[in-house]
Amino acid sequence: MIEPLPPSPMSQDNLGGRADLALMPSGEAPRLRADAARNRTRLLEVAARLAAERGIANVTMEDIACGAGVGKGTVFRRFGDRTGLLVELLSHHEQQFQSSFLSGPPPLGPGAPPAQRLRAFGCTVIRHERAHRDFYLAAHAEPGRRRTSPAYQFRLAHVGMLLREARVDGDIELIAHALLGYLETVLIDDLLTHRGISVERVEAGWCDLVDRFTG
Amino acid sequence: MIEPLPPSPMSQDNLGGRADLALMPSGEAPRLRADAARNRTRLLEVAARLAAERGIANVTMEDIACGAGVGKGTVFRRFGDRTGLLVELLSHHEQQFQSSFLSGPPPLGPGAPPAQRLRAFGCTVIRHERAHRDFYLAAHAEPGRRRTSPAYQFRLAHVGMLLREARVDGDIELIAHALLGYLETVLIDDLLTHRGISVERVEAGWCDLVDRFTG
DNA sequence: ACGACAAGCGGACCTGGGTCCGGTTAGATT
DNA sequence: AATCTAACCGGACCCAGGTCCGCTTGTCGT
Repeated sequence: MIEPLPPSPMSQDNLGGRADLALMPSGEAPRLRADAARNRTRLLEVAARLAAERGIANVTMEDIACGAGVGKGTVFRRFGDRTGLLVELLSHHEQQFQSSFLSGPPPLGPGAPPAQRLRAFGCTVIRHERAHRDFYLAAHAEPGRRRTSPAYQFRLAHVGMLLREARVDGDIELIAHALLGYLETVLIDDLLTHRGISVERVEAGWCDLVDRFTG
Repeated sequence: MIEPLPPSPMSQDNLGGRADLALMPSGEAPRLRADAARNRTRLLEVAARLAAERGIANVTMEDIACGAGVGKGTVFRRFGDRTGLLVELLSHHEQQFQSSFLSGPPPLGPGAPPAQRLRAFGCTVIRHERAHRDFYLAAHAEPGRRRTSPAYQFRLAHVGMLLREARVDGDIELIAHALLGYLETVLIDDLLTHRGISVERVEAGWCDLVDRFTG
């Protein structure tokens, strides 16, 4: 009923680098035509600008299209759907974040003992998603797709690796899912925003959770 | 920007009993006018019937309205929005499930040691949501509302209680959230449906998780 | 019975995401 | 430079969820 859609391109972001989340998805980057690439960039720029000035929730796809001086069809062809656009908007932050725990300084990056890296990972996610709250919330409006996104796969693999390094026994894959469940954007937002739980407490909760496995 | 909406009624279901999920929400049941109650019942019946014959995903609000011989406005006045209707459709199953761990036989109900009840709780949720997959998935299309629903509050309180009974130390509230994170409908569905993990394995994962806290 | 009024009703209408397809164009090939 | 074609473009169009408001009707007090 829902066709796969021609693989969404996601190449070269407005900073010149690759925008896809690397590694995990068997990297496809089918090179856009010059005009298409130009439009893609403008669309992302316009989207970012409008989001900044009135909040992403108050920006329609048509706003973006017409702000970039293109038709609506163009937007959807490029990004597939709203979620796709949001994901690409996030990809810059995502990449930055990813590299910080892949190759950044300890305790987040390599060098520290795995249990400690795991703790740092969670705390960073919590703060990171907090900092870009509306974007993450908007991008996760569609719950089903969340876990198939490269970003999630990536986190899953990373946590799995750290668990293995920490010699945790049990079903690593499921444990990784369980841990990531605690870091779910909407859950954290709920705890922080609606239940009035402090960031410190949420972070402590994460560390406790990690310790139950690595301890 | 979003008004609270006049409190959605949810009273008397088609089996004659109260349909709201009791206890948790400071019980409001503003008694419907006779015609309104009749329409409410018919709407739920029609919705259930259509859902059964073509899958809830292929039933529009208008289908339901016109199948029940009322206007669209009536449907939205009664249930607030699509999610609201879905929730009420689920409420019957939910209630049944709730009473099974509130007052049913052990190990799910009272009588068994808390750790064991907790294990049984998770396994039951997993199977229960599996059995009503499309409904639960449809009802959770809006991720933000999930955790404010009476059903979630209820599970949260129940798990919290069992954790306390089991003398688990730490931040009980957060631990309860973490545990429920593992039982999240969409996560479980993803594991089962897309990642090809067996129900047994998912259940074992739950038991392991519980043991990390109660063990 | 009857009158008043809150509650309910319906369906036209609005909005915004997503699709379609005839016309256009980048850019590779010769 | 001429040509060919796959990719691209635009914006009219469709669909479904959600809102609005003037009209109707159940209910309750007298």
